[in-house]
Amino acid sequence: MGLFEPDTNIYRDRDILREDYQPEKIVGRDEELQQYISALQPVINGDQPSNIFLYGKAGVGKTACTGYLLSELQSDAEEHDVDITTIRTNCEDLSTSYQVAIQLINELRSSEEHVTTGYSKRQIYEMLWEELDKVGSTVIIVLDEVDHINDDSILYQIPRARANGNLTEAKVGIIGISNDFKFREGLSSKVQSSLCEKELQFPAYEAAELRDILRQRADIAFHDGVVPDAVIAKCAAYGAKDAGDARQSLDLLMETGDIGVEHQAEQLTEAHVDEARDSLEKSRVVEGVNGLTHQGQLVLYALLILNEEGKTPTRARDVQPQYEMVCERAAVDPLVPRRMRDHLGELAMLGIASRTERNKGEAGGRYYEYSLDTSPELLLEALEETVDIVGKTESIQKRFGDQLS
DNA sequence: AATCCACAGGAAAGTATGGACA
DNA sequence: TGTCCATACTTTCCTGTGGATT
Repeated sequence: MGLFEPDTNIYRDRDILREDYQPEKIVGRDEELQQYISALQPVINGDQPSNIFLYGKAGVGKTACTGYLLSELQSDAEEHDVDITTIRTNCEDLSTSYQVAIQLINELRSSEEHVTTGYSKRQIYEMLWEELDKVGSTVIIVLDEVDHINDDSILYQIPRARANGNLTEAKVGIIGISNDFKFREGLSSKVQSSLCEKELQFPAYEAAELRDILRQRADIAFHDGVVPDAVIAKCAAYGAKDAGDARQSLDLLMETGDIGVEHQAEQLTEAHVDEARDSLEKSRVVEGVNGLTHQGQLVLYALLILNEEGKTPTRARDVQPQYEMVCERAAVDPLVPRRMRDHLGELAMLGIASRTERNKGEAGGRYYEYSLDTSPELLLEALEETVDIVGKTESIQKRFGDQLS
C-alpha cells in the first residue's frame, strides 16, 4: 500500500462545485437570459455592441450567465462570419482605472510584453487604444465587480474612444457587472448614460431555484446516491437565508463533501452540513482577520477585550482608551480617533463586528454602537495566527487570559 | 418648527513605499 | 542613481445628519 491512496471517493468530479466551473446549462435564470440575449443582439449583426450593466447581489448568476452567453455568442458568431474578441477581467483587486487599463493591455498582449505601473496615465491609455485597434474587430470587455474601481475614468474613456478618434478599427462594448446597487447612482451622469445603455437586474435565487441548481451540480459532481435531498435542502436554505446566494450554497456543499470524504462516509448527512458550516465560518473569520492591517487588528483586539469585559455594545468613543492601551503595550503609536472609527467601520463591513445606529437627540446626538458579531474564541485564535501581533502584544494576551479565567 | 448633540463620513493633503526609466 | 508616477494608509479639517428636546 502506498503512502498516497485515492480517498474512498464520493466525488465523481469535485471541480464541478468550484466557483470557476462554467455549467453547461443555466438553471433558474430563464427570464434574465432572455433579456441578456436581446441586449447582445447587435453584436451578431456586426453592429457596435451596446454597453450592458448587470447588477444583483453576490452569487445570483451574473458571472455564470455572462460566461455562458459569451461562449454561445462566440460560436454563433463564427457561423455568421462575425469576428468577436472577448476580454474578461475581474476588477476585484483593481482599485483604479489605471490598473484596469494595464490589466486590459496585458490581456491583449503576449506575456513577454506585459506592462506594469510606472507609465503615465496618458501613455497607458495610448497603449490600450493601440492594442484594441490592433484587434480591429468587435471587442467585448467584461468588467466583473466594476464597483471596485474608485474612479470612473476608464468607464468614461472606453465608450467614447471611437467618437474621440482614439479608436478607428475596433468596436468596443463594455459589460459591467456589479453587486453594489448604489454604484450606479454614484457614477457621473455621463458615464451612467453610456455604460448603462442596457440594464439587467438579477434577483436573488429562491430556495427552490437553489435546490435545482445544487441538485444539477451534485448529480454530476458526486456519484449517484451520495447526496440525499435533505442535504441539498439544507445547503440551499443556508444560501437562501440572507442573500439567495448560489455560491454560498455551492461552497457549503463542497465543504460538506470534503468533510464526508474525511469521515470516509458513503453518503452525506445533515450533520456533515453542520460541521461544514462551522468550518466555513471559521475560515471566513480567519481570512477577514488576516486581511486587516496591523492597526485594524489592534482595534479588533481592543473591541475583543471590551467584549470580554462585558462592555459591548460600545461606541467608538469608549473603544478609544482601550485601543490606546493596546497600542501602548504593542509599542505602536495609536491612530487618531477619526481613523480608528474607519477601522471599526471596516470590521462591521467584514461582518466581524456589527453596529447599530443610536440617536439620543439633544441628549446624545447620533452615533454607532459596536459589538462583536463573531465568537471571541475564534477571533482570538485568528489573531494569534497573525504572527506579528502576537509577539508584540504578549502582555495583552496575558491580561486577556486573566480576564477569561 | 427650530435647536442642538455628537458623531458620521467626505475631501484634501501628507507620509511611506515601490516600479520603470533614462 | 534620481525622477516620475503610482498606491496604501493616515491626519486634519470640515460639513452633514436624525431625532429628542425645547
